[in-house]
Amino acid sequence: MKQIADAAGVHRSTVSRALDPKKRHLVADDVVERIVSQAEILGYRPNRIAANLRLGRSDLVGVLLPDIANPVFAPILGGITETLSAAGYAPIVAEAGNAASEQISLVETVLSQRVDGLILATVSQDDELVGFCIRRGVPVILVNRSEARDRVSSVVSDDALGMRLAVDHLAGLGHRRIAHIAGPLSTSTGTLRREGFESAMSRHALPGIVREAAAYSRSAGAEATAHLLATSGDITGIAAANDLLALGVLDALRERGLRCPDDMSVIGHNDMPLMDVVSPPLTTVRIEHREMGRIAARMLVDAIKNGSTDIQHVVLRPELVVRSSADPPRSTS
Amino acid sequence: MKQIADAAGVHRSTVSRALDPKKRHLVADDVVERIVSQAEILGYRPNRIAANLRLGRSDLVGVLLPDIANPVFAPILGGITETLSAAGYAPIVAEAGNAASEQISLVETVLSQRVDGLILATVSQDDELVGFCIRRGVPVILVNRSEARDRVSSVVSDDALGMRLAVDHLAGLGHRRIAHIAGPLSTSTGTLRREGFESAMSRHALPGIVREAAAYSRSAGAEATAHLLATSGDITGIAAANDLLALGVLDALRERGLRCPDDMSVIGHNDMPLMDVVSPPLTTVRIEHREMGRIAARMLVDAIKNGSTDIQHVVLRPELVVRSSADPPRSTS
DNA sequence: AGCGTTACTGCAATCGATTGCAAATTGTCA
DNA sequence: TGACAATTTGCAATCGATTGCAGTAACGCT
Repeated sequence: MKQIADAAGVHRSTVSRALDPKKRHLVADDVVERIVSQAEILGYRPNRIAANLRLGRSDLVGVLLPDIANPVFAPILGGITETLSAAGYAPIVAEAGNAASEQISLVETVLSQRVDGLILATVSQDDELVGFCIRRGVPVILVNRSEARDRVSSVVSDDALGMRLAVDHLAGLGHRRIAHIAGPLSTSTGTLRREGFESAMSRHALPGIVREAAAYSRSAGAEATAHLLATSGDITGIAAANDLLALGVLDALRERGLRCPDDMSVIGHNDMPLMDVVSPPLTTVRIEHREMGRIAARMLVDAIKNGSTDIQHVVLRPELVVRSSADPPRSTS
Repeated sequence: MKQIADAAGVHRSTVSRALDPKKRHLVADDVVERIVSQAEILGYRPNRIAANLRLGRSDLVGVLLPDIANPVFAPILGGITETLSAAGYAPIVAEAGNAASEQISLVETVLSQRVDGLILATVSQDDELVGFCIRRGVPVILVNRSEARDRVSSVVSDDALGMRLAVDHLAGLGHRRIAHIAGPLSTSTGTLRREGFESAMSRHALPGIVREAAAYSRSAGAEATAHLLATSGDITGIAAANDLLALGVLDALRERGLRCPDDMSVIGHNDMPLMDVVSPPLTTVRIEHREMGRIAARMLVDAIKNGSTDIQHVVLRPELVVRSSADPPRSTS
C-alpha cells in the first residue's frame, strides 16, 4: 500500500480511501484512477487482517456441528457457507464431541480466532454453551435444535407438526398400535417430537407407546426397537424421531425376521440424502435443511452488522414424503 | 494487555513474554506469577488477529470441496478439521461449483482471508487452480483427486488397485462380460479408475466395455447405464467408478425391470455412508476418507510450519467390501 | 575492588490498514 | 476583493500484539 502511495505520488491514507468504494467520492477522479491502475500493476492484495485489527472484527463465523459425517448436517453447512460467503464472511467449522466440557473448550478455541458470531447446531435443551457465549457477548444463532430458555434466536423445523404428519399418515392407513422411537430427550428435537407424537396420537384417541433411544444413531435405534418389540408385541407402526433411528428400526426388524412394510410400517424424520434408495424406500418427513442453514446465516449476518439483539425464532414447515416403508396394517388386525 | 502491564507494574513487552510459554524463561518467576494472576483476574484473551498481523499469518486453512452434500466429502472434511484444530489451525470451508472461472474467484475470496494454506478436493486433471495457487505462493495439498502434472503434494487412494479389486471380484465370480461406468475423465479418479479397469480386465484377458458418465451423480450413472444396456446387451457385471454412479446403475436397472444381483452384478467405489442399507446392499471398494483428510491436514500443517516445499504423494490402500450386489452370473451363460 | 557474566526488563519499531481532524487549494458569491 | 464554503489531501494516532536491542542490577571470580 505504501508502494502504491509512492508510485502514485500520494499519501497512504488517500490510497486507502480511493480503494474503498464507500470512500471513493472523497478523492478526485483522476487520482483514483492513478491509484487503481498502480494497484493493478503492483498486484496489490489488501491485508484483511490489518484492516480487521483496526476495525475490531474478523469476518469469521464459527459453525459448531455435532457430527460432520451425519448426512443431516451437510446440507445445513452447505446453506450456511453459501449465504455466508455471499455476505463476505467465512465459516470456520468445528466438530463437537458429546461431552459438554469438551464443547466449551472447543468453543474457546473457535472464539480465540475472534469469530464475529457463532452458529450452533449442537445445543441440548439446557445448554451451558449458550450462556457461555452470551456472557462473552458473541452473537449466536441456533440451528436445527433450540434451547428451552429463550435466550437466543433460532431456526428450526416445526417438530410437532412433523410428528403429526407422520402419525396422521399411519393412522390414516389404519394403524392403531403406533410407537415412537424418540431421540435423546436432552435435545429439543427429541423432546418436541415426542410431545408432537403424543399430542397427535391423543387427537386420534390412541395411546402412544414411546421408547427413547440413547442417541441419534442406527445402533441406538435398533436397540430401542429391540426393547420395544420385546415389551409390546402388537405394534404395527413406528414413527422414528429421525431417519438414522428409522434405519436402526429396519435393522432390528430384519434381525427378528420381520418385514417392512408388511409386518411393520416405519416412518422416519429428516429425509436425509439417499433415503429414497434404502430398502424399503423410507417414508419420512422432509425438512429443508439447506434452507435452514441459509436462514440461520442470514440472521447471524444481520445480527453482526446491525448489532440487533432482538431474538426471533424461525420455524420451518416440514412436509411428508410418502415412499414405501408405510402401508396399511395387515388385514389380520 | 496494557491493563495487565499497569496492574502488575511492568511493561507490555514483559507481559507478552510472560504469557508466551516459549519465552517465559526470560522473565523472573515471581513476575510471571503476578502477570498470570492479573491476566486471570482481568479475563484477558489474547487477540490473535493482532499477533497474526505482526507474525504475518492467520492460522487459517482453506478447504475447497466440490459439493458439501456429497457424502464422500463429509468424512474427508471431518478428518481435516480434526487434525487441523489439534494443530491450532481452523478450517475455512468453501463449496466450489463446477465452472473453473467460478472456482478461481472463490479461491480469491478464500485467499483474501489470508489463509496460510489450502486443501483442494476439487481439482481436475489439469487444473489452472493449482498453477494459480503456486503463483500466489500458497501451500497446497490435493486430496482425493490428484493432478496430471506433479506440482504439489497429494493424498489419494490407489485407484488402479481399487478397480483391480472390483474386477478381480467380478471375474472370480465368473463374470466375463464386464463393463465400467467411468467418472468424468477430467478428474484423476475418472481417468485412473478407468485405466485401472482396463488393465485389470486385460490381466484376465477380457475385453473391457467402458462408458463415461457426465458427472459423479446418480442421474449421470443412470443415463450412462441406459446407453450401455442399449448398446451391449450381454453384460453381466458393472464396475462403477463411484457409489453414486452405482446407485444410478441400480436406478437404470430397476427402470428396465432388471434385478440386481440376479440379472446384473454391480460394484461401487468409495463405500459411502449408508451403502450397506441400500437395496441391494452394495458391494464396493472402501476408501478411508477420514484418514485421507487427516493425512492431508497433517501434510499441510507440516508444509506451513517448516516451509518444506518437497512434494510427496501418499497413496492409500483401498479394500473390497463384499455385500450383496455382486453374485455369480446366472448359469445360462 | 574490579571486571565479566548472567538474568531481567524496558524502549520503541513493526505488521498494514482506517479515520478524525486539520490544512491546503479552489471555487463562489456579494 | 474579501469572506466563506466545498473539495481534496496529508498527518498521525490507533488497533494489540511481538521482538531486537540496549540498559540495569545482581552475582561470581580473582
